[in-house]
Amino acid sequence: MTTNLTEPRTCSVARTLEIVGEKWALLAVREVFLGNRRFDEMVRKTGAPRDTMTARLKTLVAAGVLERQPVSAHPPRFEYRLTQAGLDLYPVIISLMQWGDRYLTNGEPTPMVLTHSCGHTLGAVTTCSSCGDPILARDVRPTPRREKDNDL
Amino acid sequence: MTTNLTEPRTCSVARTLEIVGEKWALLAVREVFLGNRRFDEMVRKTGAPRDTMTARLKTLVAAGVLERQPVSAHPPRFEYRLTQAGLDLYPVIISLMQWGDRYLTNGEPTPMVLTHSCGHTLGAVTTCSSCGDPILARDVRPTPRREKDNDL
DNA sequence: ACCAGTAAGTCCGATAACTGGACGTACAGG
DNA sequence: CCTGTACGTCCAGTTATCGGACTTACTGGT
Repeated sequence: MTTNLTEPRTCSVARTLEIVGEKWALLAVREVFLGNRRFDEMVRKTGAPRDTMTARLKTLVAAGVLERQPVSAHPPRFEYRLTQAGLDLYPVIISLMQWGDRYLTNGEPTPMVLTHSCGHTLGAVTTCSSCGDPILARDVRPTPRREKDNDL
Repeated sequence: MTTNLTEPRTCSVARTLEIVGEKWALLAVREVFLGNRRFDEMVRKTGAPRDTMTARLKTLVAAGVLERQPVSAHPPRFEYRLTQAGLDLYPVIISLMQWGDRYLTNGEPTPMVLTHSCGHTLGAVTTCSSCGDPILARDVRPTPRREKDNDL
């Protein structure tokens, strides 16, 4: 019973996907990054069913990715804003977008251009925080850690 | 009819998620990155229903993310391998993992440690390919592009 | 030859999730 | 009073996912 690297693997990718992996969740987050913080806008820009959008926003708020704030009391109006955790999802959005730009544009121009404050069109490179080099899968060695099984 | 920035927004994030956004898809890819290239292994390590795994692998192969290769003809056995497009999903996996490590570990150690070839534990930073600075959402200005609508 | 085991799926009935649209409520503006 | 907008909820129909049993094709032992 010592080879207990649990069988459905415990993994941060899986945990993250439990929150942002449901349909429409990341598109809602994308819209907030693009400045569309209101329910109806998100519905329109993503194409998600209102019902589903409601459910996703609830999950995202509960998970601490978004905050729901009233912006007007008297026509009761709300905004969804990114928390720090939400802002930290930017690399996820960017890398998904980058991949789509690379492999799914079918020769046509990319649907959206991002301009970085340095003045150039944004290209994202995921780098190692220690050495600064771009991260390639073959340069990374994974070591699963034992579950804290109650072995005193 | 000129304000045609299409209503369900055309977007590379959405396009990418159509391929890798279904349940279990990215976990299957994760397993291949971890070296588990066989059907049964992926089922065991992810916990996905066999049925669903079959469907996901078909989609991923059709999309050019994975390749299904026979590794033995006579007990008929197969391996799923990453194509270049698949390898380029590494930043997506890494950034999802990093977020989970940061926000979903509940004080406990991270379930997996990645060691970079530089000798240090991997921390990923998404940087601008032009200036090298870490990318923050507030430093990026998005410009949607007009659909190629058949004007003129 | 027979039995057990493994790999890679397929098949199935039950449950859960998503879908599109109608509807409700609360207000503003004319 | 009537229209319009924002933010949802509700519902019935469709689709997806679930877990487990089953199939096919072998290998290796006894």
